[in-house]
Formats: sequence, structure tokens, C-alpha cells
Amino acid sequence: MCARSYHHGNLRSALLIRAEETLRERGVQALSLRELARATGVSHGAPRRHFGDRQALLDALAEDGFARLGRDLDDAVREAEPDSIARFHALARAYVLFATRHAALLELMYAGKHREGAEPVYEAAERAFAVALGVISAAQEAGELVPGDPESLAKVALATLHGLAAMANSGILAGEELESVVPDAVERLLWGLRPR
Amino acid sequence: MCARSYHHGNLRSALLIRAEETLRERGVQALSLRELARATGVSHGAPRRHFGDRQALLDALAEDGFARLGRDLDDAVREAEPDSIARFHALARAYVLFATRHAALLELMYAGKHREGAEPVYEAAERAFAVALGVISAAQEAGELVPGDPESLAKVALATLHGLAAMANSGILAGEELESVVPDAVERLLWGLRPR
DNA sequence: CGAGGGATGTTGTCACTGACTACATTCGTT
DNA sequence: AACGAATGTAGTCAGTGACAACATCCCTCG
Repeated sequence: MCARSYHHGNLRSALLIRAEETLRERGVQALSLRELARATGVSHGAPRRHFGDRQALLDALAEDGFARLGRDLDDAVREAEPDSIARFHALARAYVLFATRHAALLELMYAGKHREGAEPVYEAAERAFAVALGVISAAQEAGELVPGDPESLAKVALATLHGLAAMANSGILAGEELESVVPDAVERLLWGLRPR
Repeated sequence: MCARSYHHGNLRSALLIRAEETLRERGVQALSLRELARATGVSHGAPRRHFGDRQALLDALAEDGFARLGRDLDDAVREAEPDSIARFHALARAYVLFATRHAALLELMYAGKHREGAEPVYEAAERAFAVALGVISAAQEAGELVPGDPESLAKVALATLHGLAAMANSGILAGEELESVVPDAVERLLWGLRPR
């Protein structure tokens, strides 16, 4: 931060910030611990103190990503009109916005977690999705949604959004298509979940 | 294949087969051109004749993956009862089966294609999805589905399936959940798309 | 205080990798 | 049979991740 003594102060977050930048600009495969160290003005061995290996760095990025996604979703719901439909649309918009703005990060976030040491990432994901869960539960209590396990309803809804975002990121779905397709998908989901 | 002369005969496909194996067993990051060459009993420079760089190998794997996915989807539809609902369910089952059986490959297939030289992959994807398109068009003609651009309907449907599979692969959705959630999602999709 | 122990950063090293080059062998065509 | 294109080999280079030994700093406890 300042005149740079032997110790950096908060290398860990500095590395994470820098890493997310390269991730966004040049993709995962361009993320190298050594270059990251270089860019942060620190020796090539320093990152190891904070991230045991490359995968640990990726996991930390993913965890952080879920935390930010959770905040985004939360903000969106908070700022939306207080009725279920508006909230769902806001949630969807926020998710897809995050997903397309941080495509490489999202890929990382969803990279297989059947791996030792991935528990924190997994838990971060659960926390992020808790927002959606809350919206669904509230809608159910208000009688605006069919009853049923909110967790599984939330997962289906998020899966749809995630699938759309993933297809857009991969180029299979054009970016402009998203803007019409997402609200459409939300409507259809809601229609299928409305009590009758 | 046999006494091994100077030329291999069909190194390219041998490499692809071997690569897919390691991909399945140890993930993308474990795929190395040199080890691949070693495992195929060929010099470390040989793969370069067939895949200009590592990414070209990954692209070829993805392309091949889409071809096989297309075949799987096609077979599923062909073997299903000739009514739309059964076909949709068969399609969904086949997609999710492929997606979970070849998780790492699927990740590769959907890795960002906004990249030079990714056109073949993109086109392979289109061909694979043509099956779903056909099923939807047929259902529309039979009056069992709302009219509308079949391409965009297909994309939403596939996105939902893909999202569910992706969440399962990442561990966010338990594998057993899929079996109940997928048919459920199909029903809901169909319900929202049925003419009324 | 001030010593010492833990946390953090540095330097050096190793095996491995992808990319590239020059060269060898084989195949297909004429 | 000859020759050019396709395919495989051998050698090399810079970059990388992992690791170990060492340096520096911070903080606590006597």
C-alpha cells in the first residue's frame, strides 16, 4: 500500500483482486501464480503462504464470487417492488447480469466441487442461494406459489437461469437473446408454479 | 496399430480417444500434450501435427463431444414412443445422462467459444441441438405446443436441462435429486408451453 | 523492555509443460 | 522411380507449480 516494507500488509486480498482482474480479462488458463506474484510486486513464492496451490487460489476466487453473487441477489430483491413477481424478475435479472459480466468467474464457481477442500466453496454457494430460497418461501406463505420444498423449487429456478447464462456465455445463445428470453423463462416458470 | 512403423496410421483419433479417457478420469487440468503423447507411445512433438496447440485439442474434444451428444439425443428420440411428451422426456433423460456421465467433457463443450477457431465447435453444437429443434417443430405442427420460434423454445428447454446438469455436476444439486427434478422440470416446461 | 516464536516474504531449485525448430521417414502422385 | 506433402522425431527454450531453506518482521510473554 505505502512504502512497502518486507511484509505486504494484506497480500491475500491484493492477490485475489489482481487474480479476478486477469480472470476477467484473459480467462482461467491465463491465471498463473508466478505472474500474479509479479503483477503484485512480490516474489514468486509469496502467494504460496496464502494459497497452498493453484487450485486453492481458484477455490478462493470461487468462494468470493459466490459471496458477491449473494450480495447482488440480495440487493436486487431488496430494491425490487415488494411483490413476488417483481422480486423473481429482479432476482433473475441480477443473476444473469452477474453471470454474463463475470463469465470466467462463474465457470470457476460451478467447476466440479467433488474434491477435497471444496467445502467452503460449496457452503458459500448455499449462502448465496439462500436469498432465492427466502423469496420463494415468502411467496409460498403469501399463497402466490404452489407449496412444496422451497429448496428444490429454488434449485430448478436457478438451474434455468444458470443454464441460460451458461449458454449465452458459451456463445450458443446470443447476448441480445438473453434480454427477451430470461423474462420469458421467468414468466413460464412462475406460470407453472402458480397455484390453481 | 500393430508392429508400429514410423507412421502411426491414425494418431489423431488415437490421441482423441486417449485424451477423452484422461479427461473423464482426471479432469481437464490433468490433460497434457506430452503425457498424452507418452501414453500413446509417440514422441512429444507428434501431437502438434494434429493439434496446433493444447486449445486445439480441447476444441476437438468438444466438437467430438457434441457429435456424440447429438447421436445420443437422436437415438433417444428415435427409441421413444412417437408422442411429443414421451419424446421430450426421452430427450431430457438422454441429455442429463450424457451430461452427468461426461461432466468434464461437458464443461469443455460449454467453455467460452468467443474465441478464434472455435467455429467448428459452435457448429457441432448447432447440429447436436437440431434434434431438439426437430422434436419441437413436430410437436408444434401436431398442435401440441404453442406456436413460436422453435429455435428459441428449444434453447430455453435445453438451458433448463443444462442448468440442472451443471448444478448436479458441480455438487450443488445431489445426483439423486436429478432423477425426480428433471422429469418434474420437463412437465412444468411442457405445461407452460401447451396451447390453451 | 527484549527475547523468541510464529507469520510472512525471498531465493533457489526441480521436474514438467507447451511451443517452436530442424531433421527423418513415409506416403501418394505423377 | 522421383519428388513433394504429410507425418513423426529430437532438441531446445522460456514459463510454471511445487517445494525447501533462509530472511525479515510482528507480537506476545517473561
